[in-house]
Amino acid sequence: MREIKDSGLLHQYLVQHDLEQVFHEPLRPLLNLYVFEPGEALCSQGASADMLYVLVKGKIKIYTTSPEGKTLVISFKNPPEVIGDIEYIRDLNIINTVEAVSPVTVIGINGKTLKRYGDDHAPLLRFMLDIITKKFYIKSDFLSFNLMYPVEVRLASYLLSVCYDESDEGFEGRLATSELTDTANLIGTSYRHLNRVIRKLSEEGLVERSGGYLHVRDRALLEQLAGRNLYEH
Amino acid sequence: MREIKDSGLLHQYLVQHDLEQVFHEPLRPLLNLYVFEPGEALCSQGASADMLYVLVKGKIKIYTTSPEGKTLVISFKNPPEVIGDIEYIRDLNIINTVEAVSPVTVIGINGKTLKRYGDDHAPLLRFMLDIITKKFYIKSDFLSFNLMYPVEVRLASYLLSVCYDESDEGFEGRLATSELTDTANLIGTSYRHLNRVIRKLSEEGLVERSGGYLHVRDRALLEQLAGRNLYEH
DNA sequence: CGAGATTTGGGACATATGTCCTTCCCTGAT
DNA sequence: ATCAGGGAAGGACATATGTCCCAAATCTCG
Repeated sequence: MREIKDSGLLHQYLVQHDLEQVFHEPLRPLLNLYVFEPGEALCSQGASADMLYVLVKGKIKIYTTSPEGKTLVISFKNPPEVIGDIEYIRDLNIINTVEAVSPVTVIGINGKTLKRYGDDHAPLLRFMLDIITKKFYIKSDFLSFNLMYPVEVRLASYLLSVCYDESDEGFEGRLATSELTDTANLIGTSYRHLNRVIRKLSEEGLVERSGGYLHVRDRALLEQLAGRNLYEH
Repeated sequence: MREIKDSGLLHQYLVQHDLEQVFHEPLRPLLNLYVFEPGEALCSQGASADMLYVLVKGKIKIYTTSPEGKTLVISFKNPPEVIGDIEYIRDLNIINTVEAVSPVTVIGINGKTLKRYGDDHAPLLRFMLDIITKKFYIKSDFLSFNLMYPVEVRLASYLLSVCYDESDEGFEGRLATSELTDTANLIGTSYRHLNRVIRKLSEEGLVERSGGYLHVRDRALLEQLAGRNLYEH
């Protein structure tokens, strides 16, 4: 982690994500800007939580590790997102480990400080409510989906989410095979089983494995298999 | 559903659950008190959400139904709880069906009205944040737990939650077998499989099936099996 | 009390998923 | 080019879970 002392840049991010009302004038001096390298942890499960972060640039991975050492990837997130909100409000130790996937920039503010100066600031509270309810909704969906459908369906859904970006026509739909372990942990299965399912979809012509990537071959069939689309954050 | 026009009783509930600051004077005339019979639905998945309810008495069951007709019980809740908060904030149709288990009393307020008069009221916003983050945390735990542990462990955990009430010494630890279908749906498995697991635990002497109830025989072993306790709301 | 209805439990089989370990394939160092 | 090492894929087997259906138990009402 490195701090960037550049209040101009910080303000630019506030504007970009429409956060000027949320962090109003009295709060501004309390904000800091930090960058994290890919692979670096923003916070670690179990540690005490003293900072609240707002992700303004880059992509993060959120995961949890069970006492037995199993990893479960909760999600990947893009800006704007808040990290540490639950812990901030409920006064808990950090629930999930958060790791930078790409180079990441966050706005950070000390939790105690924020409580002192922002607890009555309605725009901030509304912003947090907005973010948290969105998270909740996604998680709720994710839970039902994982519990109710087999891996095949979850994989189809995940592939569609990862390989297509409606806002970006030319986006190439593929998944690096090196990411398969993460993928397995995300959809809640083992690497082995994921491979088994990929092979099956591959034999049915829905996907193709080549050159270190998994490519979508038949998007329409995949969509039919997925039913509804999950994992869209 | 029946409306109770008794502002004294309503105020008593506000006091009981420490909600006087949350619903301050200007909001009071907008609140109504409703009662629901056991089995009656407070709201139904997919319907439009115009009311926000605060559960002040009784027990509710929250569940969702998949397009294929499968039921997944999300949770059982006791007061104080908020119903429709996510929908209220995100302007969504109702996500889960909520049903009264015992006779239920709720305070209801129209969503649009609340937005108009309460959107800047920090205590209300903080109250919602408190409730929602708690929900989120529970759901997060629930998700990991369901994804990472087999039915046997989930059942052990559930039994411990249902059969013991630390605040009530004399509470009898048992589960009516007629509730087994709900139990199965709650822990995300089939009725059949639940029976299989019960039989196994029964053969091992952890539980006993008799007289239409499932009794805990060996709490210590169950706790060891459960590892950590989930389902504690 | 007894026949049919309803609830509850379980058998048989199929499928989904996990674990362990081996094999294959690539890459970099020598 | 050869070999060691590590990541990636897959075989073999065990376990977990789902589905279908029937049997046993219980209840209901005449």
